[in-house]
Amino acid sequence: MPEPGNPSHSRRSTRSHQAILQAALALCRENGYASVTIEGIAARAGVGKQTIYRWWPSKAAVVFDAFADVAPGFQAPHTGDLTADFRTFLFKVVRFLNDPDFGPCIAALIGEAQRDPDVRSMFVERFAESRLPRRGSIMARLESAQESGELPTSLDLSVLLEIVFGALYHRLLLGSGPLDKRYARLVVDTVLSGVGNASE
Amino acid sequence: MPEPGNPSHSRRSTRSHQAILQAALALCRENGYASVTIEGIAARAGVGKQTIYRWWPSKAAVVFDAFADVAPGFQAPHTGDLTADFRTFLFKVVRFLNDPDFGPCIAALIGEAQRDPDVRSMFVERFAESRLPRRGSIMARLESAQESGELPTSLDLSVLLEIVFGALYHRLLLGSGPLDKRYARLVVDTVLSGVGNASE
Amino acid sequence: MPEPGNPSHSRRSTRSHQAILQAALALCRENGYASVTIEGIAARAGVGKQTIYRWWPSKAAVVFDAFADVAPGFQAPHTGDLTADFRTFLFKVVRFLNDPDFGPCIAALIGEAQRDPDVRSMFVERFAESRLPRRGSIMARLESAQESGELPTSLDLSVLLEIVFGALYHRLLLGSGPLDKRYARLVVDTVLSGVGNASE
Amino acid sequence: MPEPGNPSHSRRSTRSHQAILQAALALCRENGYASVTIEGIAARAGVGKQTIYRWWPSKAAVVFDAFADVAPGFQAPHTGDLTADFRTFLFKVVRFLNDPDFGPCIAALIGEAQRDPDVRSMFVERFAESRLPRRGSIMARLESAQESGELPTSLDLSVLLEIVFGALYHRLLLGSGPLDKRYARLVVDTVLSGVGNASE
DNA sequence: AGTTAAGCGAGACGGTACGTCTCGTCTTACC
DNA sequence: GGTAAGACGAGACGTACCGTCTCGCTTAACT
Repeated sequence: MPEPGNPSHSRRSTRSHQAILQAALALCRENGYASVTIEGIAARAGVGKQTIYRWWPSKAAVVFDAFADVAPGFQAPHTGDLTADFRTFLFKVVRFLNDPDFGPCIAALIGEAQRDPDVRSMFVERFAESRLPRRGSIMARLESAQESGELPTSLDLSVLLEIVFGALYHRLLLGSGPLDKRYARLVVDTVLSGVGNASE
Repeated sequence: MPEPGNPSHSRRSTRSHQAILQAALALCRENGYASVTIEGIAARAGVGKQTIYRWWPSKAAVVFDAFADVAPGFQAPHTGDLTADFRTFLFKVVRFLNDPDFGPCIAALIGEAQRDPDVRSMFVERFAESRLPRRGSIMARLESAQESGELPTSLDLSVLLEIVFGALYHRLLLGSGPLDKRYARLVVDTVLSGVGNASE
Repeated sequence: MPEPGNPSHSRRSTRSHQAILQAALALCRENGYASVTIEGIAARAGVGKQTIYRWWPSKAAVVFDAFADVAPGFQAPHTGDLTADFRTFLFKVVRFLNDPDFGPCIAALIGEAQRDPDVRSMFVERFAESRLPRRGSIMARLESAQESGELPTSLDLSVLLEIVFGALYHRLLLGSGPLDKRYARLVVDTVLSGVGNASE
Repeated sequence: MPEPGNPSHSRRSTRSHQAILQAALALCRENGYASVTIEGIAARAGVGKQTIYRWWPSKAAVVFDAFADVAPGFQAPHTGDLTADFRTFLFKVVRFLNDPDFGPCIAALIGEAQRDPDVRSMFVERFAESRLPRRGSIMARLESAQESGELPTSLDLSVLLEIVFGALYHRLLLGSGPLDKRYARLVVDTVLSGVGNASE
């Protein structure tokens, strides 16, 4: 959407663009995503509604952009101990998801993705993709593990991440239990070592 | 909410009650949860809006009730082979989540749960709880596995199910890949045996 | 529109109805018809917009109703002197059209009638019709004049009134000169006696 | 507004000027004045909106200019019979007002004049003034009638024309009856000879 | 069997936000 | 420097639903 350098967007007002993203983010944090409205964003940003509709297809797209601007990526360490490195990475993710500025917003966007297919693909393509910087660092660590023989080369690493993040999202979305370090450790250990003992 | 036998509800009209649930279900399946409205349900059911508001706190509660009426539970087999039994169970779940009459509706309810805390707790308590019939059968199979030594007794089975269902929900909610038997098998195998080989 | 006794309107809220008409009238007088908006009326009346759209087809219809509620009718005297009686009647009309609470509003409604055919027919049927009370009194006087021989029975009295009121409207709408007693007298005299002298 | 020869306008693009007037006229005739917009004119004329705003104060001014360019004036004959000459003149006016290319447009401009005082004065000064060419010919005929004694010299001819045109406008604006030759004849005869017979 | 109070259908009500439209101004790039 | 193009702030439009409320009507339970 906002593609810097794209000449077809050269007339776009930077001031309005930034004001809209900041307003969206602020409103989302203050009262929760559900209470964010296009009218509210426009009013807060001192901008006409049309200016928002001109550049974004939906409320979710605005919030997502605002959010993508500020959401950090995480570095996965490489100490040589895959399990430890994975745990360290997941602790960061869990801390992020527990941050009241981010967790509820992510949950809400996944919720919105159920109403609007565009949001769904936006979320996957720009946030949850293993190729993207966000998951890129842990992916690199896992690929390195495949090279070093810590993980089988036949393994689909994307699936591995889906299982791990799916477990975190289960608690984020449903509140079925605390989303803490202990849980993160359990998830990593389960995925890497398995829970069965008979068949090993 | 609708508690048969509760004398305070004795005057409740069965006809309206049923008509509302059926209308809600039908509308949800025809145009998707997002386009369901209380007004629409009332019109379709030939019922006053107040009658809905009298007995349900929200749109989601109506749809959830309608949905709970018809959603099947699944039996987990007990052949002695835990991995095989778990796979069999998960195949059924995957088939259910792929059913256009159920999958999108569940996804939408999880989405709605992000807007309405009541829906979130309703979903957990009446659908995703491991004590409930829905997950009860696989829980029983897992407990039996603990008794037989196939699984360590220290294991928190609820967490195990959260990881497994979280993996399925990741694809259900985000469409990050096909929600098929192959994926289900990968999830079961990963959770039971783990993917690491160096540290074992 | 508001037809007292009509059972199909029995649910209509009298309070809202009155509040809307009063708000419309007040706004029209304060800032002129052009600046009246449905939103403004709704806000001023403490009423939902839908309540206005439910009962009136357009802004003009609301203002017209509000206006019709308060616009007075005029009695034409019957002294036996037709010219004098006609003049007296027209003096009242001129005073009415000069009233800042009425004249500009009538002019605006005639203006609106050029944009909306419904307003045009509403204006004619409910305001300018010779059968209506508003023009009824002078019509009765003219008919009496026909019976007494003061006016030829072949005369189309409606046309007569169109000429007279057309002359007044010319000044009301275009401001082509003062809309005063002197002008009213000239109009009456011209219509009754004519301006030519050669052919008489 | 567009004053040829005015040096301050020397940079004005003739091509744009003409295109704007033609576009305004065409749009007005195609869909009616109410649906004409500055944006529409600009798009149709292949012109920037600013170019219109630079040279005209309002939509009405553009349309009026476009309209004044093409509206014909009428010659009043001079046969010696005032009544006949007046009738002939008015027949032409009535035919003009019934022309779908002109009548509705004039009605709309009078309507617009009720919203915008500038339009009102523009209409009077450039269209309905008795000194202007438009009414000049009949004025000359009436003045000649005063000289020949057909009309009293004390008569205010402007008022006479206001009565006559007011009668026509009454039907044009309100549709209170057919705007035809019969009506025109009645108006002329009434104004010249009067309708009363007793008091004469 | 008649009374009475609830649940019921219907839908008007005060609101909020929607997404669209048009306004008149402002900005940019071209010629 | 005037122009075509069109983004911008503003704000009304008419619609859709919300959740509340008041109507009479129906109906079951309790005199």
